[in-house]
Amino acid sequence: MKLSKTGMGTTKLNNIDEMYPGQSILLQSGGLVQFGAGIFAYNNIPLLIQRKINEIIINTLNKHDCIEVLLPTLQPEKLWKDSGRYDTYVNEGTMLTVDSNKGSFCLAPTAEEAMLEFAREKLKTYKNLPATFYQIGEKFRNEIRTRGYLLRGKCFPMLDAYSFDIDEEGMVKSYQNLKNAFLEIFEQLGLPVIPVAADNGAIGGKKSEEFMMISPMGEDKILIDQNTGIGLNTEILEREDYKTYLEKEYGITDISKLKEVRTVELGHIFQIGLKYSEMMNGTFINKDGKQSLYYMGCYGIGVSRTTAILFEANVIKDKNGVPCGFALPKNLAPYKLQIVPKIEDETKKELANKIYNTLKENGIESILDDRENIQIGSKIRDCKLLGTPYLLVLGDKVEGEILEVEDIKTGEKTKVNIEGLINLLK
RNA sequence: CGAGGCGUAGCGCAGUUGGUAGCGCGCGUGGUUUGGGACCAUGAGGUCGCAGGUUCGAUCCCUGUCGCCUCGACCA
Repeated sequence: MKLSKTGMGTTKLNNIDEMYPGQSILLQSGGLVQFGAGIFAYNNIPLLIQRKINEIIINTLNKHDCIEVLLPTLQPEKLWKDSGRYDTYVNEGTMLTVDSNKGSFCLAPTAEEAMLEFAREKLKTYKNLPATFYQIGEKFRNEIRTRGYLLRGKCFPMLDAYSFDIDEEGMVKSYQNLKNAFLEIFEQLGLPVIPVAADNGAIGGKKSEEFMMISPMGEDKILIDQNTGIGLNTEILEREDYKTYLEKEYGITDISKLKEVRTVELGHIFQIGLKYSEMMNGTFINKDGKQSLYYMGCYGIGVSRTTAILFEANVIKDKNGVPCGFALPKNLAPYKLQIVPKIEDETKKELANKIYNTLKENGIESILDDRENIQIGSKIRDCKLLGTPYLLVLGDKVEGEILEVEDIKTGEKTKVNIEGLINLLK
């Protein structure tokens, strides 16, 4: 990417939001553009990071034998009336509806109904089960109150997966499979999450767990056993049977020993059981040739929220401890390197182009800072706004083709030739 | 919806005890600079969120309204 064409850069940061510094920087530097409360546009770099997250989710779920599909976001209202959730979601104002002279529709806030409708046509016998379908798609929720920029928006991409099994035992197995997949996904993203006991809320079902990352930006509080790592969302204490439930499912007997911490919920998984199958007559033919109801599980990851947290988690600070940009992890950064040549020096400019092209030929995307009339110091600073993990300055100090690459996160500098650079960035 | 706060140039902010506006950054042009946000000169850019009211006159005072942010109920 050639920087002069993006309109990004040369931003002096001021008054950074202390609570969400990363997203505040993205807004000031043009990475995000706000259109309204909880409604945002993505510029190139956040978009590509989000796409990378999608890629990791897809690869991991595929590895765990899940099948990717895509359901419509615009759904006939009948679907929601049949399941009985129309009133709940519309009355509390969460679900947006579209009325036209050709019928009434819902903008899907989640897709249990649609997925059951979809699966019913495909999973007709026990021979098709167990099966897990998933999609990554835009969801719409007219949140009563949005919060933390991308952390709680009105429209956002979400991964939602749904498992179908012949019995409860199978459902628990599928649930465990997805739980493992989720843990692998967050591990690849470098985001430490803890699965904790949670309330099922409007989704329903008997058991659920949330994937929580400890962070002051979060809106949830969990209680966690620091020795075992087992925890629970404090909202579960509102359940009447919480004592027996926690003891039976998690072996937690004394909550007074647990430590309370604030967390962000990045994912949530549910054992739903028969709820939607019963309401919508979701059945398959069992071994005995009889109609039998699916046991369902459902599983979600907030993709935009994860994107936001990924930026927040990789914020870097200047000498004075003030947030000044990002150093994105090498395996996730869409652009690995920013090349800053001394633009008046034809030799350096040529060298920069050569490196840029060579990297491209090797499948490594970088940012070539080809902007004219901007001081080299400014460009070096801009690198941090763009989040590239490495910086290469081609100025007077460079002799021949011995390059000095800087690791933005550590500040460490390494001398390499072009071959070495390719190996470093790969 | 309950409680608080804020809407003034692309971004971040001043300001006018009522006489229609400034600063920093960014942007254009000319020049001097050039390895961790240089400087000089010059220019473009605002019906001060919107609508009423008070007034000779409102960006400022009053009323209403819309938008945005934070805390609560809801959730990935």
